[in-house]
Amino acid sequence: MQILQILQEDGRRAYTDIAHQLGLSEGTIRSRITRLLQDGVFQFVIHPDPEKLGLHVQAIIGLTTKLGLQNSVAEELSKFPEVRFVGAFSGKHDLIIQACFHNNEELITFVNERLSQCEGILAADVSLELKQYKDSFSFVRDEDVAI
Amino acid sequence: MQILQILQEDGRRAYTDIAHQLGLSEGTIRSRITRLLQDGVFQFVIHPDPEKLGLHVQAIIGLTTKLGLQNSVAEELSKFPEVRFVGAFSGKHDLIIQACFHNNEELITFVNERLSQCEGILAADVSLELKQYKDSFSFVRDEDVAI
DNA sequence: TGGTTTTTTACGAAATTCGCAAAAATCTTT
DNA sequence: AAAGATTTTTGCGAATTTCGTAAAAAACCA
Repeated sequence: MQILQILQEDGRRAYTDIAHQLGLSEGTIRSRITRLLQDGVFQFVIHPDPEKLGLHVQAIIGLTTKLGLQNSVAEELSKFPEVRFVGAFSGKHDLIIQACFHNNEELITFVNERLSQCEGILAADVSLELKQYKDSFSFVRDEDVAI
Repeated sequence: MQILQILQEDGRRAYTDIAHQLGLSEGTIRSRITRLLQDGVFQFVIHPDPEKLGLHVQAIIGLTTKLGLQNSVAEELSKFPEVRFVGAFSGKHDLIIQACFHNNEELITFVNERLSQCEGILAADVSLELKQYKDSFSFVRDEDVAI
C-alpha cells in the first residue's frame, strides 16, 4: 500500500528511491511491484490534462437502454475513443458514460449521430461539465496504508 | 501525441525504447517528455484496480446544492479520499461526484454522515455501479496522432 | 540571405534496473 | 516445537537506462 501511495504521486519514481524511503532493498521493491502488476492490482499509465490536449468539452451522459440490450450498448460505447468511462448503474439511468470532445460541435455530433445509431438506446440525458474540481485514480487511502 | 499514446499503454516504457520505436534519439524523447511534464500536459501515475484493493462498491452521486454554495461544497468534497471525481455540471444536478467504498455500509455512512454534514447540499441522487465496462485516462485519439 | 532561437543528436559519466543465487523469514505438518 | 517446504528478501556484478552537456542541425524570422 505504501508503494502504491508513492507511485500515485509519481508513477516513475525509481525502485531504489522507493526502497530507500521505505527502508527496504531495491530488489524487494522490484519484486513486489512486478507481482502487483502480474496480479493486475495496478498499471503504470499517464494522466493527460484534457484541456491541454484541446478537449475543452466534457460531458457525463445518462442513458436509458432497451431491456436486454444494455450490455451490447455498453460494449459498443466502450470502443469509442472519446468515451473514457462506461458503467451500468442502478438508479435513474441504466448506463452512465463520461466523454471528452474538442468542442460543442463534436459533442452534438456524437449524441446525434453516434448514439442515435447505436441500437438499444432509448434516451440520453446529457450533463455538460462546467468546472472540474477533482479527477484522479487516487484510490489508496491512508487508512488502508496504516493497517 | 505518439509519445503520449505509447505511455498510455505503459507509463514506464524507457526513453530508449520509445526513441527506437519512433526513430528518434533518446535525448529527443527525454527533452520532449520533460517539456510536456513542465507544461502540465500529462503526469505519470498508476491506475489501481479498485476491486483488487477491496473497494467493491462504486457510486456516482448527483448533488443539488444551495445557490451560492456550489463551489465550497465541491472543494469540500474534493478533500475526501473516497471521492475520485468532482465536477460542476449543467443539467439536473449541480455537482456530480464519483466515489469508491469497501462495502455498502461505508457508502451509506458516507451519504448519511459525511454528505449531510456538508453545508449546502440539498439533495443527493445516488446511482450504484453494477458493472464497469471502461475506465481510463485514454484521451489520446488516433485522429489527433495522425495530424 | 544571415542571424537568432529552438530542437535534435552524440557521448561519456552516473544512476538504475536486471538476473540470479544465497540468506532469511514465513508457513505447514507432524 | 522441530523439520521441511515455500516464499520473500537481500546482495552483488553486469547490462541497460538516464543524465548532463556541448556541438550540430533544423526551424524561424526579419
